[in-house]
Amino acid sequence: MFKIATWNVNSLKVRHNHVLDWLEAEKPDVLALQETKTQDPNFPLEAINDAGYQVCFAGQKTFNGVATFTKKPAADVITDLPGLDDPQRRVMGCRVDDVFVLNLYVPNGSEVGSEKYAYKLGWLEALQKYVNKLITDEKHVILLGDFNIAPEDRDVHDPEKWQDKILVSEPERKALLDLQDKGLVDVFRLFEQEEKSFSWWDYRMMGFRRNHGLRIDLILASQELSKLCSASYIDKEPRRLEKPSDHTPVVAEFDL
DNA sequence: ATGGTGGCGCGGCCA
Repeated sequence: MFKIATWNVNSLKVRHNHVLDWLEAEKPDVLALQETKTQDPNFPLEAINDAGYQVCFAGQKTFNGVATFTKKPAADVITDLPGLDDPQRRVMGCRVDDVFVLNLYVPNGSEVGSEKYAYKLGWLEALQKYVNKLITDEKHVILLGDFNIAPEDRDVHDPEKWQDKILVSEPERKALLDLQDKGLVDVFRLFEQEEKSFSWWDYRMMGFRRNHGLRIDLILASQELSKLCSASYIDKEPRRLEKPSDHTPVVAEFDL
């Protein structure tokens, strides 16, 4: 079994113990983190190694930052989308056995029509080009991370209120659909799920307690690999802890 | 109601 998970931790420094506890309890083969907000010299490498994991990381001060924990060694690490000159650390790609794992922190976009929104759409275009190449070159591909896009209305607690807003707007959803058209499968939807299953809840207005959330953390698997997916679920437990991240882990298991 | 909460880092941005 190959178990892989994604989690936007919103500061690895603050969530350090949550992450180590979760690793010990769940023992994934791969864990992809986003928003580590940790500069590389400060990365808690030793504690993660002691937990039995190797780790690739690309961080920056204050914002963004991604890290991929693996039980087995990772090869062919990339930290940028080809053709996109971007100082923001949002990409960590590596190969684990014959699966290429692309850990992504897709830009939030701030507001539809803003400069950050344009940056998000441009970023997704560069991603699309790169995924074309990956799909051709690699045996198996997994894209996972904080996509900052809720794929469908059932992934939104209040679709009417969110209509045409950031994380939900048609151009964003179209960009995600274009990725899926390349044969990438949102594996969470291969299985029966509770209605109103979300992976992120705003800290404000008791978002979690009222289940006012969105499903924006996704695991997309290439066609052949998706057929080997045996389970996918959202683990809400870490969101119940004290001082939680606003996101919770999303998991997928494969018969590999 | 254009708020609310949390992280970073110490004023204001970002989510």
